Amino acid sequence: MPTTRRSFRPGDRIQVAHSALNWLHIVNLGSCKTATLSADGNEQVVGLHFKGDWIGFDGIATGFCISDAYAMDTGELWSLRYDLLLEAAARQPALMQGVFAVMSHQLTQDRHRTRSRSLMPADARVADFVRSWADSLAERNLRCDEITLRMSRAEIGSYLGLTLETVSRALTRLARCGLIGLDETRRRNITIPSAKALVDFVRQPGGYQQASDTDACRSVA
Amino acid sequence: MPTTRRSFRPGDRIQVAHSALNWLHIVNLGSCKTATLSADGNEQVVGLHFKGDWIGFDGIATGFCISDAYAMDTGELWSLRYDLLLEAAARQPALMQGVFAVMSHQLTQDRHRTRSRSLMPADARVADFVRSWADSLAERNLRCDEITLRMSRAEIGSYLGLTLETVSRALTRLARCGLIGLDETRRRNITIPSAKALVDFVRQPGGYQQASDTDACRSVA
DNA sequence: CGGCTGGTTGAGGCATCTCAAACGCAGTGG
DNA sequence: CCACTGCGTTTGAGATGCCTCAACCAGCCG
Repeated sequence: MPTTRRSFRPGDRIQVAHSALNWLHIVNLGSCKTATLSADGNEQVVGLHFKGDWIGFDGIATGFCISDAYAMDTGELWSLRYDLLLEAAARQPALMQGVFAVMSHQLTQDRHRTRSRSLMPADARVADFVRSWADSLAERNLRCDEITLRMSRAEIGSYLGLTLETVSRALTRLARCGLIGLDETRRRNITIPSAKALVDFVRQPGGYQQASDTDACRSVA
Repeated sequence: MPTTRRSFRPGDRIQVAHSALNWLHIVNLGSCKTATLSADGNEQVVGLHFKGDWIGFDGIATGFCISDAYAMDTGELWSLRYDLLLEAAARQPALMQGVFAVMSHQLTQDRHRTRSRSLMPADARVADFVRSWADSLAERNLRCDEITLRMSRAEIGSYLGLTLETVSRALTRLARCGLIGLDETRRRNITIPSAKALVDFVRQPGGYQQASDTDACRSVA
């Protein structure tokens, strides 16, 4: 498969919404986000993409890209022409199956995220977000006890369906409980003392009933 | 493509979660839901499927079905063996592209639903749900000004990320405004006097700020 | 220095959740 | 025929978690 490789830097636009879908992209290093603009001009983050993730599937149905994609990080991108991918997949069943599998994986991931949103309170959602970010790195054999979120609080909020203030408060609460460490000055740098503790916190007894602001620590102590 | 056709009745289980993915299904008549069981035993509705929709994509990645699928209605199902579909798709590029397109469509649909959830208040979410149900029928050239939801309030709530009480209240409010008609006794039968009015209500100025309980009518009057 | 962006924190309001009660309808068994 | 039960729905009252609005702080850059 002929693929063009290029490196990208934070803020680079990988894909432009409403343009014709000619390319699919695979993140080979770094991280990207996909976002759409709502009617009132606000951007909503709809997906995060790490090494191995594909970008562009959402445009296949209509032939036009649905979302904008931006680099959040320096990294490298592999791009394939969609028409050539179709040809190649027709010749190589294994490739075709692979694409099916990747699309299916995205579908289930999205769905899982949706589900957590409905039934987890804000703190747990944010905790789960941090956990999933770390997991994404761990799956790819990268360091995951010290991560730096490459998104603003507002972007995280948009991704999780929360306001930026709520995200900020949730992070400080988690930090107060020792579930995460927050760098004093570089507030996007997060340390994770115990991944297990985070997981336990996310699926805390009762699902929806959540420890209150002050109680949040008790469940860990 | 060899397909087996069978008819189903309300409550029939089409697909069993955690079983191996051998079949993909296409709804040819009627409607189905897919649902997962959360840790505490509650079921969450993750998808609705009408004529032409596929069921089973979420299991491709792992080889195991993620969700249970149930018939909500009497109808007809076409089922394909996944391995045979792969073979056929390898021979017929058009089929392969078709499957890509359908999966992509599901992905964008799911995403759109997720987005509405984050930024629409409960009433608008329910209104949009009714609208989308009617649209699903209209797209398929079925009667859509009189629909009967084949779900309980609890199921709708689970699908929309709301409690059943909130769904109930939202429906009565919409009915009070004349945006929908609610049958006196068969409470799942809904009439839609004006589809346009519903759409207008859904994307009401301001996005998140929503007319209050009593004001909800004013925006229509 | 002064604006600007991103983050934190506080106070208050409100939409939604929680808990609870009551109703209609359908099915069942006496 | 009539309790009686169970389920789905409606409605109310109260609690609360998140949003809104606003102020303030820390870096960063011209």
